[in-house]
Amino acid sequence: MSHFGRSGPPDIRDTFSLLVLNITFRTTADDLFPLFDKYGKVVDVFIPRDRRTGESRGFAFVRYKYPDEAQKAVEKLDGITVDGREIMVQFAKYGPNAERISKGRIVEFFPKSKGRSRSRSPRPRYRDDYRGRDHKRRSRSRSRDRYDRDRNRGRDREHRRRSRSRSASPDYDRGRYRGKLDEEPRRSRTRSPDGASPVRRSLSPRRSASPRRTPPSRDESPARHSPNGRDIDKRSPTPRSVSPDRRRHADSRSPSPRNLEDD
DNA sequence: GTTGAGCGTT
Repeated sequence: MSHFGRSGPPDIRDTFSLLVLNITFRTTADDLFPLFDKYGKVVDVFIPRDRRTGESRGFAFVRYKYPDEAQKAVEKLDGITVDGREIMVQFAKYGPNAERISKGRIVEFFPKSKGRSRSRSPRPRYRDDYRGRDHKRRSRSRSRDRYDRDRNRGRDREHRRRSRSRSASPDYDRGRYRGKLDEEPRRSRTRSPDGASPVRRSLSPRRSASPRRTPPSRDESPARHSPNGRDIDKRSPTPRSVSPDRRRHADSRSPSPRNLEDD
């Protein structure tokens, strides 16, 4: 395991958690430990893994004993390249149970009573505002998608992917699904969006339908033209030898240069 | 053999 022979999370009361992001999926806790241990006393290194595949999720948690050391590690290790990937080191924002964390330290108001003070706050897990601004909408991480989906499936199978969180659900995610669903039934009503009359290819018997009737010279594709000409020969098994049956297929799609010659 | 802007385990 990621732990040092211990099971379960060690005492995190006096530890400062760092979140290490963008690590490779092959990086293990053993790889990170020496790196971080150089800058301070590392209490634990944990890399969340997928329950099903056991693969790393791409980030790790490093717990330091002292905040100053953790801070130093953040400054020193943040941005370095590990295993060919630039990692990001920052203080953890949430605790193992979604506790609020400040500067890597769990700062939660523990009521006098020992009740379930852990009850997570109703506040959504929105990222910080600054992140939303700079957040580039690249491609969402597939790993997270997989994880999320499977998670939902395992827990609320009947619910499907209806509404995971009414307020925390991203707009684009929901919008996409809705848009698709809405479009589907609508299209099924009419066969084609243009109208009840689907456009027919044979409707335009005129060849002039093609706006560009001047095809490039047959000697086109100079780049492809090999000085030897053997390469082309190999690639093209003489289009003329194609059976007429095939020709018809091609004809319907695009006029063959031969057609023009025929003209 | 695979991915990537993401917050955690007995």
